[in-house]
Amino acid sequence: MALDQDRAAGSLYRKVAADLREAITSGSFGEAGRLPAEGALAEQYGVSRGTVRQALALLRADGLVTSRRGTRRVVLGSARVQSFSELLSFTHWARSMGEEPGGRLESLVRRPADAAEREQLRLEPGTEVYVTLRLRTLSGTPVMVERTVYPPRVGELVARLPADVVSHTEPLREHGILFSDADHTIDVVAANADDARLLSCRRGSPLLREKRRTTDPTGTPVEWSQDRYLPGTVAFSIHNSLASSALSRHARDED
Amino acid sequence: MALDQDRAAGSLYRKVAADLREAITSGSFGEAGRLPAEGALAEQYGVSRGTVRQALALLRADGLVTSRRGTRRVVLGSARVQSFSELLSFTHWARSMGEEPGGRLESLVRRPADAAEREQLRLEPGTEVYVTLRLRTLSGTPVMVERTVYPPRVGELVARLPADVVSHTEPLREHGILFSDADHTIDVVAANADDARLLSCRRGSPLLREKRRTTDPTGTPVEWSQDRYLPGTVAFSIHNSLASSALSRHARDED
DNA sequence: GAGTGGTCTAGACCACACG
DNA sequence: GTGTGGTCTAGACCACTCT
Repeated sequence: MALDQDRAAGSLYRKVAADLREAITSGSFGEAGRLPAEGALAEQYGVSRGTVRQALALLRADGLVTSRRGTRRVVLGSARVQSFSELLSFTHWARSMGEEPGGRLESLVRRPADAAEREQLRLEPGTEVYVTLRLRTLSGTPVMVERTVYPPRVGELVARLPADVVSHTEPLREHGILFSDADHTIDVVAANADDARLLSCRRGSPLLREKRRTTDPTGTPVEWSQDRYLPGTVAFSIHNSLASSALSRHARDED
Repeated sequence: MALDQDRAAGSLYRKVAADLREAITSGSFGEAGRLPAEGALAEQYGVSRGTVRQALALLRADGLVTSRRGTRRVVLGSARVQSFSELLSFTHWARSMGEEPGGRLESLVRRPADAAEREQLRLEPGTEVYVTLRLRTLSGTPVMVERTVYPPRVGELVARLPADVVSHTEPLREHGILFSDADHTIDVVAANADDARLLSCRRGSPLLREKRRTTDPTGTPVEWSQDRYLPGTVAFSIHNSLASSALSRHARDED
């Protein structure tokens, strides 16, 4: 939960943000009410105005409050933003919903990266990658097929994991592989033979696809994944604003 | 384009951000190179370190650079982030791709809002809404069906527009309706009879759906829209990171 | 005109990465 | 140890909203 994340961190502005987030979510300022002025909050928390502004910037980015010159901030709604790790880890996500995550490794191969993979993972020609195909289940029901391509450094670790291990991000973290940034692309794709077999759907039937490239804190790509969900099982939500927009709509890429 | 947006704004940090964005995109720091230190940039631009940090925060949110304590920022890639208005206006978006946007108003009705609409648009029971159904085309080819629900204040303006007007956001802006924040939800849905007829696809065939609720700078909802795209015509991209994540994945809502 | 958030400055100290 | 970004402070002025 985003609140815990804030509290866990040591910085003052995160604590202020966590507190305000809780106050907003619990309705302390009303449905579409106004927040106290920055100065008032600064005094209340015993911090400088700059620190309050840092806290408020977090809430702004989450879509919890508006902000414009001349008037107090207005409550937009109760945010339902997930932590970054919930977003990257199927296991973590499933558990946060109270579902039991499951999975099965269908295949793991090691082979030279093709052109697209080299570009995504920024690899030299001839570099070998590890490619996994996994079926993901929620409480026993198949919901998603995941194809992930790992660069050698990460793939070697993944290859050593037991085939029945549920979470992959957790063991990777323990081995020093950190996730920091991700680019996601969402579209619709037709099920191929493997998808159809694993998800028990017809070949050619539509799946919601999420392509994701994740990098570590140094900017080095650590995985490139294609997740294909059965329709009706999942949706993606994004908040954006004039002030900050990390979302874009574009003509669909090939592949 | 994001760069123009930055330059147009008067603030110093936006100008710095625009300049850095251009430098990064043109490869001045290399493919995965390092940026100068904040202090060096501050001196170079003749501004304080705080201002440089505001500029860099913009690039960070766009996924252009990493940032972590202890090391210089690293170039992640060339951003392809759209301006907020490109994201909300089909017309603006189409033109930015060099395509000719078209559209046809299929129907416009005025009726009492149902429960879901009242909640989305935060309306009192019994309030009337304006509901439009539009077919959207790119260079003559149908790509999307758009169902939009407007609250009275906005709907009255929309109802007065000529049926053949291409852009709706532009005339609305001229009448003082401003867009500031939006929540998007993306999933897959089966085409109903209207969708099938307008998009020339089979009933039940899959469409990429974007549900969107937009609010003005005061936090008042101004539209609630459901856009349904033919598969293969469009994709959505999002960047996020440990530092800021406005994206979430969740079990699909009903409806 | 009073109050508010947006921008900018100058300086301080700290936590962390890296050689 | 040195350099870097992260956090925090105190103060200033401006642009804007609202009454």
